[in-house]
This record gives sequence, C-alpha cells and structure tokens, in this order.
Amino acid sequence: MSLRFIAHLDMDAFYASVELLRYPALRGLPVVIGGRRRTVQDAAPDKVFPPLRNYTGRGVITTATYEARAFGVNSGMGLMKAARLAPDALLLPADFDEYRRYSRLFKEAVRAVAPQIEDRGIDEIYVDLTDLVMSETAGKALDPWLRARDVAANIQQAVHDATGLSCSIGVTPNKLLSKIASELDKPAGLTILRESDIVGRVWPLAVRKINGIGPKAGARLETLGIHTIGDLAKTDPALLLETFGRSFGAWMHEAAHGRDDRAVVTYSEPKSISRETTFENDLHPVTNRAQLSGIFTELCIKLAGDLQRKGYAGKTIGLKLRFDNFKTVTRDQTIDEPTQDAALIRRAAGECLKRVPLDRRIRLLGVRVGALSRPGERPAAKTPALFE
DNA sequence: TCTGGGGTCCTAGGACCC
DNA sequence: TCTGGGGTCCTAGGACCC
Repeated sequence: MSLRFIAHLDMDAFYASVELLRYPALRGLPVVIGGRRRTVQDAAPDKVFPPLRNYTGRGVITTATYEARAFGVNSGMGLMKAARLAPDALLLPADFDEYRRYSRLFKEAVRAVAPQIEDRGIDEIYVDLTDLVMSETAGKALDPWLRARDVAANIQQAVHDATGLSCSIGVTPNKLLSKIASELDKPAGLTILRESDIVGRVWPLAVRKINGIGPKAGARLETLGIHTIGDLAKTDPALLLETFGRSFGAWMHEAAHGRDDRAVVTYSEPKSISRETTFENDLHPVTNRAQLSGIFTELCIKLAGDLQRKGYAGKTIGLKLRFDNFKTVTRDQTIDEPTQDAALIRRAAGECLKRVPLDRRIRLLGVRVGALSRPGERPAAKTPALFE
C-alpha cells in the first residue's frame, strides 16, 4: 500500500470538559463523571454537586478531569473505589444528550477541514488526510509530513473554535500507529510518527498500548516475558501463533512492527441494537419475579423505540443475564420476520429466558436485536432456486 | 464495599444443503 | 455401512473497545 497520512483525533477528557464549559467554577478541581444520569433537578442554578466520599452504589467513572486522574482514578473504575482514592473529588451525573450535541459539533468542524472521517464513538475519530496532503505537495519540494502537521493543527483549531474544547491528534501512516500517537502527548497534543520513528517511539511502549491487546492478552504476554511492543516485535512469530492462534498471533506480530493497512471507513450500518440495565440490588428470580418482569418489559419497549426511531427491524432477539457472581449468559432466538415491535421482542426474549437455569440472584438484564434490516427491504431475501 | 451501557469481531460446533 | 468437501445459518461465549 502506498504512503498514507492517517490522523486519530481524541477529545481530551471529553465528558468532563463539556461539564466544565457549563460549570466554569469547577475548572482546576478534581471532578469525575459517572453514576446516575443527569435529571431536571441537576439543572437548578444553585445545584451543589456532592463529593465522592459519600457515594454508595454500583456506578463507575465514565470520565475524570486530569486533576482527578492525579489521584489515581480513571475511566471504568468503580465509584466506591474511586471515593477511597479521591474522597474530595466532585461527582457529576452524566448528560449524554449534551455530550452527543458536542460530539456532532466537533465532528462537523473536522469535516469542514477534512471530510474523510471514520466514527469511533462519541469522542474519537480517524481522519484520512492523504488526499488533502498530497494535492498540496504533489510535484513541489514540500515535505508532506510538514503539510500533514499543518492540516492537523488546523483541525485542532477548528474543533476549539466550534466547541471550546481541546483534542489530541496523532498523524502516522496508519490507524494503528495514529491511535497510539494521539495518546503520547495528551492533552492538546499533536504527534507525528513516521515509519522511521517506530523503533524509537513505539517499541518502548507497553504492549497494552496496542488497540486490540486487552487485559487478557496483555497478561498472557507478560507471562511470556513480553512487556513492550519492542519485545513483541522481536518475538518469534511461531511462538505467537502457537500461543494466540493463527489469526490473532499473526496480527500481533504485524501490529508490533507498526503495520496496518485497514482503510478509514466513512460509513457503516449498525449490526445490533441493545438495552441493558444493572439493578441497584441483585434481584431473585422467584422472590422478585414481578419486579424483574416489569423491568424486562420496559427494556423491550425502550429497545423497540430505539429501533423505530433509527429505522431498523431485526430478526435475532437476544437475552443477556449477569448473575450475582458476575457470570454472564446469553441466549438468542431467530424469528421468521424482522421486527421492531416491543411485544414480539418481549415474547422472543421470554422464550430465551426459559432456556436459562435461574438458580442465582441476577444483577443485570439486557435485551438485544440483531440481524438488522431496514423495514420495507427484505433482509437479502434468499429465494432458493428449486432446481439447481 | 470491586466491576455501566452500548457496541464489534472472532471462534467453534452443529444443522442442513448441494 | 462408511466415506467427502464445501457453504451458510444459528447459537453461545469471550475478548475488546469507547
């Protein structure tokens, strides 16, 4: 594949930064976002947000300001644990509508500068800058990497103008490296990595910095004595294939050498839509049957609403249960026709539930619809030819 | 005092068809 | 009775990501 210029843009402490725009007095203080969702009461002008120390419940941190992160708290951490580390940090409820609004704003601002965008969730995107960079430098004695840096700086400025928020950008020849690069100089960083920088800048990093190597694979690599990306790059590929399987092992080897030819995908259809909820207290399938049933039906109604609003129907209905020991089971069932109807979803999910042994308390219940199609279109109608 | 909610992708076995 | 080689769909679980 010929040389590309791929950017990864990551908003800095996104949810927390949006809240600081609304509550500038909190700037400079340790603040975490998490727990329950924002309610109308939270909008009161004299609203005082409580310190973490008094928190009870099952919430986790979705974002923390850099001042809060200094106490060792981070995304995904239980709020109870975070309260021990940073008792004086302020806890704000999450306001996803507002974050989505800012998400649209920053993406529009980027699109005005560079239109080839791949969505990676609410606060990050990949941007393919290749055409922009090449059209300006082709046939001229300009270093395309300097041009790429200028474009990235323009994007950061455009995002700040549109939202008042900062972001960090990495620009490299591919998505894998750009994802790593954007993290190297947060917040408000702009990091350029060329192929010749891999050994010096990427190899010293922990293997977990590779997007796709998570807690499990990271731990297994540790036991093999492989700590850094450089260690991984120098590992005999045969050992990786043996330990992690043909596909994953080969991918790891390529990733460690900074090789990745995935395209920036500017549009994709959703594969599934789901709703799930964790209860404040674990519920017993017999004793709390009525309550569970009510929550179950409500999830199906919300899910049906999501499907209708987004214009999808699906024919694989899935159920998810998490028990008090955190063990998770799923069941699914494919029905004859795609649906977006709450009652039909509820019925199919109810059938799934009958196939799960219920001998423990339940902490989470979820419903999912997959095999999506747009109603009106048949899902790739397969009319089997009779004689073939 | 553990561990949210919404997703994607991969693997693997079995059914079923040609 | 034993022996094939695909291909697709369905289901369950798990790793991983934001």
